[in-house]
Amino acid sequence: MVTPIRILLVDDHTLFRSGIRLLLQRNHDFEVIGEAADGLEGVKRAKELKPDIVLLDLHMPGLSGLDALGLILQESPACHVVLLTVSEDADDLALAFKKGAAGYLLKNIDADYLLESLRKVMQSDAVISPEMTAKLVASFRKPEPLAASEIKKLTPREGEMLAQLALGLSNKEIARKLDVAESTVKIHLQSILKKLGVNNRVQAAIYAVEHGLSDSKSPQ
Amino acid sequence: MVTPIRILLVDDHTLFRSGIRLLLQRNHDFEVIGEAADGLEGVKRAKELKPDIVLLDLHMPGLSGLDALGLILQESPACHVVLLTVSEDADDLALAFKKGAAGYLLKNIDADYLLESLRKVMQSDAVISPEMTAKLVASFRKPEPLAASEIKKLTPREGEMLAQLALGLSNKEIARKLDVAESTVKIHLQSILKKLGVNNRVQAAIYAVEHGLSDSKSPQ
DNA sequence: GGTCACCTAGTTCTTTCGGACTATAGAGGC
DNA sequence: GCCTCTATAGTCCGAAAGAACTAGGTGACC
Repeated sequence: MVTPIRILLVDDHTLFRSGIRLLLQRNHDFEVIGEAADGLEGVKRAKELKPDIVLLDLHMPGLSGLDALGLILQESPACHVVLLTVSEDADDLALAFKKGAAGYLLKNIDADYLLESLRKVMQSDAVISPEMTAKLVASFRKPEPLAASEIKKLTPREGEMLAQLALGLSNKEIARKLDVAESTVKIHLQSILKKLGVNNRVQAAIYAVEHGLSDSKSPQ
Repeated sequence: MVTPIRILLVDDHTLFRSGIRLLLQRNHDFEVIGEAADGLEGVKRAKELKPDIVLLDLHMPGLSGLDALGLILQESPACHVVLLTVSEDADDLALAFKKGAAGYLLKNIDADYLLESLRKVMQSDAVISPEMTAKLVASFRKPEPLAASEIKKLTPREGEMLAQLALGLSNKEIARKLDVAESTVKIHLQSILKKLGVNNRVQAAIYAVEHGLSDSKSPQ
């Protein structure tokens, strides 16, 4: 018999933990080696037990799942932490992965999917609930449409000016680079500030960077 | 019988197109209504045929898949475009979704997975090959380490100042907000400029935004 | 032919930045 | 005790930014 995958359950709902435990125990390649009812206890037990996978709820009393996630990985970097939650919030998902989660599963998945996902996680694959994939993708799309719909109000010349500004150039430098008078640059920039609804060049530059106008990064 | 899902195949490999066509035709809820051997032809045919789904290769002679993707969606926004490619490049994937792709599948998926994915796409779900999910997740993780290692050179107070600057506040506003004299703000900012190796506040603000110091977005 | 949007350029004025100084005070290391 | 680092605050000055004007030269559209 192969070594079973050792799992720690962290969830404040006792009944839910029991269900998952039964579900996992039915398959002999999984072994639930411990449970915890809140984040703090989860961190402690993870440190003691060194499980292969921690199944972690997001919303718990006391230490939240996201905070626990960070602490667990700090203590045991080799551990795979999979969020198992009802939260369909894309921000939760993004934060979870930023903090190093190995997976983000919704509690409405079916049993087979859970088992399959846990096996994948052990192969260092990342797993995401299908429903969440769409949200994740949406977070990719967000930046663009805004950029397209908002920045397009700018005239071509204003766009060039803003791009230079977003490189951190002064008015004089922009003027030299685009071969116009400094006063011309100032006129364009004033128009840009007005159109973007910002108060100063710093905010305009931030706007440009956040909306993907920074030619500096993407070489093409 | 239900209306079949109408599909356009765009791929420069004739044999591959034939195989996919056979595969899809075996199921009567799919109908391949056209084929194209390069991006430009794909755009043209998509415009004529108005398919439900365009299965699009990434690497093609002439107009690339990514370019074709943009043009197709420009003409027919209702169309679902699914990339079907060998490219495991995370940048390709990110770009594809930025440009509005509905899915990104690798050519090594099995037939059932393809069929299932196409059905999902028609329900406006996004689909991603399991292998690519890990890469996608990795792109989430990247930003952090840089921020931690580089910005930590700043003292805590300098960090606060920079955060305010990255909101686009003037020295006077920062002074009011942090309850210090404007001259104090200027001293800190000078130190920040020196440490970050930048010439002015605009560049410092851009640096902060690009390295994830913008408290503006994450409310918590 | 007139209107409009855009790009250009100038002047004038006030405010803000940015740099160079000086200086005090507390924390922590040696 | 002495030194360094950090945070605080002040003055002074020149450069840069930004706001408010006027105004000429395009090209597109009707």
